[in-house]
Amino acid sequence: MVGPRGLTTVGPTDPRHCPPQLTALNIVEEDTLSETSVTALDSGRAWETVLRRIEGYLVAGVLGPGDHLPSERALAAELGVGRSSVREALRVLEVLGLIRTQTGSGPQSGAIIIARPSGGMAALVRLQVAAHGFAVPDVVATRIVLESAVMTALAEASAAAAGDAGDAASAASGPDLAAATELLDAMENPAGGPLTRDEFLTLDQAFHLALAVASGNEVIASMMAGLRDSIESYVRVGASSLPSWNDTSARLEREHRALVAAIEAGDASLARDRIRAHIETYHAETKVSSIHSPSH
Amino acid sequence: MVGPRGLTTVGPTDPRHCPPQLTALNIVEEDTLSETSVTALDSGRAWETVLRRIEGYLVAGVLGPGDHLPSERALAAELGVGRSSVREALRVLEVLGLIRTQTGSGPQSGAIIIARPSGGMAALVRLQVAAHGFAVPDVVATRIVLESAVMTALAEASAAAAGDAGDAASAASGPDLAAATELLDAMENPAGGPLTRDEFLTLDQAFHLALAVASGNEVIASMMAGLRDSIESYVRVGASSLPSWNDTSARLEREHRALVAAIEAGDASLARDRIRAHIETYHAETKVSSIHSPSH
DNA sequence: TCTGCTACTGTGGTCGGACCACGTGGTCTG
DNA sequence: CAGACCACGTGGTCCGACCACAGTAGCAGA
Repeated sequence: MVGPRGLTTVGPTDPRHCPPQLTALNIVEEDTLSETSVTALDSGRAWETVLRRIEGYLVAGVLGPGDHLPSERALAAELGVGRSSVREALRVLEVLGLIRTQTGSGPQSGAIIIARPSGGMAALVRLQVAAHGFAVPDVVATRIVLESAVMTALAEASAAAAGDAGDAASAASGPDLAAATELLDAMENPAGGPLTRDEFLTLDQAFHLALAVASGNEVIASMMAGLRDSIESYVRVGASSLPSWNDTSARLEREHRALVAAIEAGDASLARDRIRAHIETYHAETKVSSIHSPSH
Repeated sequence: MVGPRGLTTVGPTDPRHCPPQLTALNIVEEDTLSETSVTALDSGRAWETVLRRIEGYLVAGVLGPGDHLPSERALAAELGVGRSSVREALRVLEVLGLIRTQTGSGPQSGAIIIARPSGGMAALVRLQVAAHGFAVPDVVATRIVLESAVMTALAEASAAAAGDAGDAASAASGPDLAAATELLDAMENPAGGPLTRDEFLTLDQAFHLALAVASGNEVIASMMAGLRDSIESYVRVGASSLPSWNDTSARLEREHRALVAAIEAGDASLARDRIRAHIETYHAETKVSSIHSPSH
């Protein structure tokens, strides 16, 4: 019932055992592994060992965003596993959006830790949709739930700021919607002529993401982005489906302005209704649900 | 950026090179698959090619839950890449919860597609938390958002069913809370003596998951489970922190019953308030936020 | 004939080596 | 001193080999 077999069942094992340093750990592998308090947990596959070790480094604070991971060869030697196993673990971390790899030498080369959740989230949701693990309507519904929460948070923050108007003029200006409104301006008055459909969708995505970021919850923001991207990747292949893209984009712009207005007015309920209608009509138009129609 | 391997022919993506093995899978042609992905078809990395191919199979319906993937060696030969690259792609799919691998031979061996999102979600969130990409309070807040949505859906469904009482007695019984209540019974009257802390937490997790599943949204359910598991894995290592686990578990049981009562009463607002309090107090007690205190 | 054991086959898991393309940085040459 | 140059280390990839495992076919014995 729980999980297949992966690292889902158990957690990060024990983070407190983490070694003091990355280097100088060239001891024999057996020693390090068997001495860790958790013995019952069969380390099983070698790549899981690598994954746990790196997670241990992260939890212990030995590694953080911006830091370089040890080289694949060094990691392999340190853990007593083959480079292939190390690479499998790094591949996972890369897809999950934790690291970025680059060839060559110098400060930008190697595997660098970059906590960037949105990419991994999008990949996860997209593949789950492809494998029929997620139904598209459920994905859309979840996106509505999350964006509604964002709207609520923003509108309430705005209302609270308006209420405290006479209090402190410093941080009482409500949520920071500057980034979002700038994107709106860019959508309405594009610098380089009329926007293509893809360009518009990119800005649209950025707008929604900006609102989520403004609400202050990174988790919701990246989940939102992941949900949207996963669907979007299927929408865009169906490309020229809409009869009149100009009309649609104009309507979307109008709805975006209305969203911001509802937020600034501090009307959480209105903002929720508008974001729900915004998302629902969009997905109704592009009717993505026809993805899995053939042969299944 | 072009050839990962200089010597071998023109490239791995040469359509002509695909040997006619994998009978059922050759239905999908090259062009059909390569166009489906979001990124450019080239993409350089061999393992991405494998990933896209498998995703193409999934989207096209050639592969579905329960099906076997081609063997690693066959996949490598089909795509003209090395087995290492295939393995990296499969590793990603495994962590993302799309496939389950097993050694040996027979119907259960090999890589089998199982769309089980919760595992991948948990791994993603957990690692992002470890890498400081996610803040624990945000994770908790997001969980509250999602579970609140579940409560709302369940309560409203229950209320609607009560309203239609005189109508059809067949499916008008509201959401199916049988699984959830059974878990509650198991928690209060454990078969094998008093529950350990881990056993209780497992049942608790299953209860919350059962509610989410009952609400009918798999996406929310797996995200919820992932968020909870990711935090839980850190909570459990801090193990014996609570002064009186008996009191806590008794309180949690009471709150669980109250949740179900609110749902069955059709009181969405009350259910939301209760789930929020339930989650907040739990996390306040276990104070997981002390994870990243040292050395950062 | 039926039963039980034993090889065989194919799977994923892992390892080590080899090579490539790429950049950096120190070194050699003009 | 300046510019070209090459060694070095990185990730990316492929290959061949071996292992453990689990079915299965086939053989040997009762």
